[in-house]
Amino acid sequence: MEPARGLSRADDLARELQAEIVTGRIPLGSRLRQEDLAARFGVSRTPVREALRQLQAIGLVEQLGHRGALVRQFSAEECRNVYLVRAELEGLAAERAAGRLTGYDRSDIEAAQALLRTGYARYATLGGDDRGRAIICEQWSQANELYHNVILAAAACPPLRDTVQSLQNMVPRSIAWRTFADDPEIIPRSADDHDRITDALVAGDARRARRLLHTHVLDTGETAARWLDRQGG
Amino acid sequence: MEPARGLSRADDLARELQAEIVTGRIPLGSRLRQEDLAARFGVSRTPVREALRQLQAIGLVEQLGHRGALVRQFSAEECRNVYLVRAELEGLAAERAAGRLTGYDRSDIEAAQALLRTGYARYATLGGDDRGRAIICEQWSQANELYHNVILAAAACPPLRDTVQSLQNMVPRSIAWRTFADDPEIIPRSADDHDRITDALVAGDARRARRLLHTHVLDTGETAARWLDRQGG
DNA sequence: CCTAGTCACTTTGGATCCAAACTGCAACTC
DNA sequence: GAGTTGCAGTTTGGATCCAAAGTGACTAGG
Repeated sequence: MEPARGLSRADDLARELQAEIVTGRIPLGSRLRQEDLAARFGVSRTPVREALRQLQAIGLVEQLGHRGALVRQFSAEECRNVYLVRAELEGLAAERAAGRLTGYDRSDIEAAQALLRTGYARYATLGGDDRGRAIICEQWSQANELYHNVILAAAACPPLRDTVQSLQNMVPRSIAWRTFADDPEIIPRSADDHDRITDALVAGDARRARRLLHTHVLDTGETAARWLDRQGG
Repeated sequence: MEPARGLSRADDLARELQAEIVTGRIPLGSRLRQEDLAARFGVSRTPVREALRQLQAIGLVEQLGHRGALVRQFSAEECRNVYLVRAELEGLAAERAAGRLTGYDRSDIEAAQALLRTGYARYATLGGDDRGRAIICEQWSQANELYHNVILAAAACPPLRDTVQSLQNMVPRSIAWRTFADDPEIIPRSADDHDRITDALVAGDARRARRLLHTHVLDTGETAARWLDRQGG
């Protein structure tokens, strides 16, 4: 564990913890004891506390006075609401991106698109191997995220990108990709969506790109929310 | 300085500092030395550090390793971008609010609206008293914020509200209300906007409410951005 | 048998201490 | 004269220490 470039230990810990929460390695609702984390990362409690403060500030953990910190839970309703906001913002991003696509952006989008397609192909040729399916789903989920982020970058509006990314971090990735694993139908549907969105983007049809990405994100959110409903009920 | 209800000193400090930055009491670009802040608030450096970490996490200050923290600067371009995102989200909020207005919400909106109107009236009867004008502007700005927040609350979507509020906090209030003081024309214009928006909301015309609030926020942002341009140039 | 009070234990919050990193200046070398 | 190296001063980062708050169990009393 090097001291990292330029940043402090607390920043590293915050990133690390955020990643572990968001990927599901640390489950929602867990208690986070400072002492344990300090021991796990081989540091004293001070940087751990500062990291927890950061996570608290972005709403990922809840600090109970003198009683430890909890990883915040995530309900189906909250999921719907988060995706509602994301849909709106990503729609805006698509609109802006369509209007200002550089050649560089275009190749980025197409590369991400290609990644999704090969992921889909690999998925389609897969049998009943659950373990392999889960891995593919996770990879596909990452490619999916990359695709969305490329569009956000092309929109050339840092606050837009940052806002969406903080919303992305509200939804544990584990939920997103478990959703895929649970309901394989959405992978081909999603692939089609992406095809159409890419078309609209490269064609420069801002209005259509916006509408398509909006409903696509909304659909994704609804699927995730239904999965959460089933889990909870 | 009591220990505050339930929360820790660090949380209090974070709120306090955020308020001072956002109201302009601590100017943008200031250096924040932990020792000074600790002395000012009568605590040790530990809670100050944790508070700074929180502000860093939400992007309000920039931590330079071993060289102190800076209150982040704010450019005209960034201002435009933030308001672009806000416009989109507040438009969505208006759309949702129009569709689900309870009687309670309605009276809230009308109360906020009344506050704005009296603020405007007081402003209109004012002479060349700069000091008084500044105070009125600040109050008017607060009423304005209240009005927007009431709509956000009526939209019944916590992530939407939280996201917009974090965007609101990106723009120092001092900029917003100095803008008003600088260009008095926008106060009556803004009052008209609010009238029309309120009309659309209580009439339940979601589409119109959305469009009106969207352009209203965009206008406000553009005015603020132009003020920043003049300051910078 | 149930309830209230107390006491030990756990865990965080705040203060203090020490080490490391960055700054600026001054002196020295080429 | 310009550039570099070293040193003192300042400020943050991390560790440790102590106090306070919350928890849970055990006991005594009704």
